[in-house]
Amino acid sequence: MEWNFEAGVPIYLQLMDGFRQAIARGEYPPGQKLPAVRDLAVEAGVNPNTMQRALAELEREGLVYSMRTSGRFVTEDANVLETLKKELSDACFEAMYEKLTALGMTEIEIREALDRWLLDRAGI
Amino acid sequence: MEWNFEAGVPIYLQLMDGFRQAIARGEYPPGQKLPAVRDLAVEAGVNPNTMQRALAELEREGLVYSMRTSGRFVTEDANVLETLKKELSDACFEAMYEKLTALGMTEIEIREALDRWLLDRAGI
Amino acid sequence: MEWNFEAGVPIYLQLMDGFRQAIARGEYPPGQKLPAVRDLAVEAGVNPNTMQRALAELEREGLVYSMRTSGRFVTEDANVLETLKKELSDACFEAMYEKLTALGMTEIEIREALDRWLLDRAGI
Amino acid sequence: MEWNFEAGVPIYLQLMDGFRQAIARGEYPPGQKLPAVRDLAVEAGVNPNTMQRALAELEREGLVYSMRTSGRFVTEDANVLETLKKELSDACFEAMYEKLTALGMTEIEIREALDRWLLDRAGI
DNA sequence: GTGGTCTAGACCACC
DNA sequence: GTGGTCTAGACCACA
Repeated sequence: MEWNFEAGVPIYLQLMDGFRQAIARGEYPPGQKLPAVRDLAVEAGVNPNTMQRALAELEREGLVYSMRTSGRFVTEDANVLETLKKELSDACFEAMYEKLTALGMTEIEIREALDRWLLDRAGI
Repeated sequence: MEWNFEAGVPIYLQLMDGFRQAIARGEYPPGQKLPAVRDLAVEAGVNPNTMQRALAELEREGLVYSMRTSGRFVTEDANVLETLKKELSDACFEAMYEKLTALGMTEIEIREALDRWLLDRAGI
Repeated sequence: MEWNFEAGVPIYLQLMDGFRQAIARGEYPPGQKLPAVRDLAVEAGVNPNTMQRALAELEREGLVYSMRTSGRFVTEDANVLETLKKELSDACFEAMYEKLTALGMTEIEIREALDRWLLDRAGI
Repeated sequence: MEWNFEAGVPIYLQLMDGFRQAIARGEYPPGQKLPAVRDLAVEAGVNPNTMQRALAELEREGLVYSMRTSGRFVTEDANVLETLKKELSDACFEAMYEKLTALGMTEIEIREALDRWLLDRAGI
């Protein structure tokens, strides 16, 4: 993973986002042990506290769990992972939708354009 | 229009993009006279030459045309405007698609998720 | 006729050229009486002497003739007029030919391109 | 190449024309590296920006391409070069044709005169 | 050293 | 006043 933070949004949120995508992508498979917080922190070039916070929040979300002495692991709960994927893709769709409405397109126009685009894509 | 440029990408390109969206959005309706280059430049906080370049390139694309002494106008060619909208929305779709594939989703999964999301949205 | 002299080449030559073309074009038909030298001079914005010289040279070429008391006339000699046309068109051809050879085309290439162009033109 | 610009027509256009002819003439063979923009600019006695613009527009036309750090090169696309030659010669023919029609010659007369001239030339 | 971009300020033609 | 062009000089990214 390569980190590349943008200004204006809290780093721990960006870290969480990165992990969410890595997990959804399967880069960190279910049950996989994560590196130590300190290692992750130096790799990302952030303060260990910041990394700790990101992971703690992810734990709150149920995406990772920690076994007191042996480290942190990606959840094996298929349900949670499914939900994660859904949330990420939905966010993507929302972003697209918002952009297009900001562009002046109505809902109907968007659906038509989307259908057209999917057909074109299938045609390619 | 409010301008705030991001570093790393040429300003004149960002200007062009802004105008493309404004025109697609209908903020500048077909046939509408644009403010003078110099005025647009001060409004955007850029050098008149930079604004001039952006508008000249938009003219090459057929989105605007200029009459030497009376100003610059948005094209009235419905065809061009239609193409513009299509290109902008397609770019949006492409971006979404790329993001989701980068997230590890296959084409089929994307379509399913998209259908689901559209249904949910209709349900709301 | 409108005069528009370019620097570097004697004005009386430019005047002669203008008359040659006007006569070839039929703007001054055969036998037509020309305006008085003085009038022509003021119209062209040149010194009467310069205009006089141009006309005298044209007379030497046989393109115009003067009847002592009644003025100057365009020749009625069909032969001379024919030659004039030929000379003008030939000059045009030479100019074209020279330009194209300067562009690196061989005689054969020029002929081929010319044939192609004539065909295209006929096709239009 | 020697530059001497005529007033009234934008320098960058004249520069473009010069390069077009030089390339068509083979003075800059396909794949040839062009001198640096700044060098070309001083050689032509124009501002680097003006030269840059000329070359950028030629790049848009596909006649040259630039590799960010290593320089600018003449295209190696034989098709483009062929088209260039055709366009230049056609422009030449058009100019000739227009001149002769302005001289009062009909299309048929022009063709006859042209044939005659070509025969004469072959006879020489 | 390369191409590319940007700014600042000037001039021109047109009406 | 409009768009368009040109100059002068600067900075950047890249390798």
